[in-house]
Amino acid sequence: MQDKNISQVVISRLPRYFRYLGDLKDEGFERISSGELSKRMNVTASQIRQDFNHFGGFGQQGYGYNVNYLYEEIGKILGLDKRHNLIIVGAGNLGQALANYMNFEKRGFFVKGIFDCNSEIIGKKVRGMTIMDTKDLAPFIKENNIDIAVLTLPKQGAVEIAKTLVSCNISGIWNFAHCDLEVPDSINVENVHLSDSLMKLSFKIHENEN
Amino acid sequence: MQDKNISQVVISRLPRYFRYLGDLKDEGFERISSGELSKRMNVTASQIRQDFNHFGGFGQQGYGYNVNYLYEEIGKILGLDKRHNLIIVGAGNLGQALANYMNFEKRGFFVKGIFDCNSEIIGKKVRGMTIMDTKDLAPFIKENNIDIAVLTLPKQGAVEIAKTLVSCNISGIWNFAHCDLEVPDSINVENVHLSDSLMKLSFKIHENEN
DNA sequence: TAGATTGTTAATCGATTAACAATC
DNA sequence: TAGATTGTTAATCGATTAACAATC
Repeated sequence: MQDKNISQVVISRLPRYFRYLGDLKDEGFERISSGELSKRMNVTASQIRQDFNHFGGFGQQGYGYNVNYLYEEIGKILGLDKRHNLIIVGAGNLGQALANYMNFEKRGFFVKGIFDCNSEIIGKKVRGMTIMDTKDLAPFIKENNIDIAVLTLPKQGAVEIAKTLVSCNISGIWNFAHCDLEVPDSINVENVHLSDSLMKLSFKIHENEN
Repeated sequence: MQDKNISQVVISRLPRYFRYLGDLKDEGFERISSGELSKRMNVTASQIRQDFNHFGGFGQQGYGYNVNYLYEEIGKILGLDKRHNLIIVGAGNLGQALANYMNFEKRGFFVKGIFDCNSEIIGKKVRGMTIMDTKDLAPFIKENNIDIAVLTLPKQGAVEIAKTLVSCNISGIWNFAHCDLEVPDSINVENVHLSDSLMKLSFKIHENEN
């Protein structure tokens, strides 16, 4: 189904397509042309067709794309037909918020455990789960088929924990720590640098000031 | 100091430079060459020099860049020398986490208020602030010189609130809602689509599977 | 069949990298 | 001065857009 080596920039557009197709589905659309979709999404129809064609032909000449089919296929490309078991490492404000934010389950992402290294909060409960000690991370990952670790802790801790995760051969790291992690190529890292994002906003605000 | 129309891709790299320069500063470096920095950051030295030169010459031939000076200058470019007053709209898990996450203050971002439309939580306290009714948003923005609104609410609500914010002529919107906002060009939007990010990670995990 | 719209190739545009003259 | 390294121009690479033949 999938071409080898899809460029990063194409990948980063897929979730947005998925989101718009979900909306179209909810609104009762059965088919959509690249032209109509391009108007909705503010991108060129050319780009839409090019992007979709990286993964094979989803459309039909003279008709366009079937909304349901396209939605399903992009979901599969994104791996949303698979189940993922997550753990959250770092039970601070953000970690707890993500643990409680359970729209992820709808897409197949299940939080199986939450960890912290602070003995004052270890043992407390978050969303029915007892906060565990990060010392016990490695066996938990193996026993519970964890494939994604969410890092919501300070950067010093994150670098440490990343080493453990590498040794556990975790599939993916969703990194909210304010640092870049050095891991082997076989381990996938997706960074969410909130402070970087806020700085970008600040830049834009002041860009046209002087 | 600033060229007109810096490309998005350059802007998005600035916070990362800022982060690395902060680290270098903390480690006691006084100067750094584009070559050394390129090794640390895993980008080409050419790119570093090109990027910095969009904003004028920060370096000196034969010497390199002064770490402190460069750090300060990039901070100014990012608007971090200015004070920003924020409000958080949506006092759910994520909103409360961001309200409590006060590393932002260090960079000049001050949370001045938190709002929600749910009458059950209006009046409760988060980090010493009483949760206010979103109905009272507009006057609060004007009276408190709010320039950034953080949207941490469901998409239906976000679209509504965005209209209000536009009418208040807010400078920036930091949007965590799972939708794109349609606002005039004069209003800067920075999106943080967490579910998009998680989907990208999922894609990478399954990319080389079959 | 005629009209619509895709899939795909070719042209354009922009971003990255390489190279080197300027200069500290 | 000689060495190092920037600032900047030129070459390359990749991504976007335009165009159109294929086809439903």
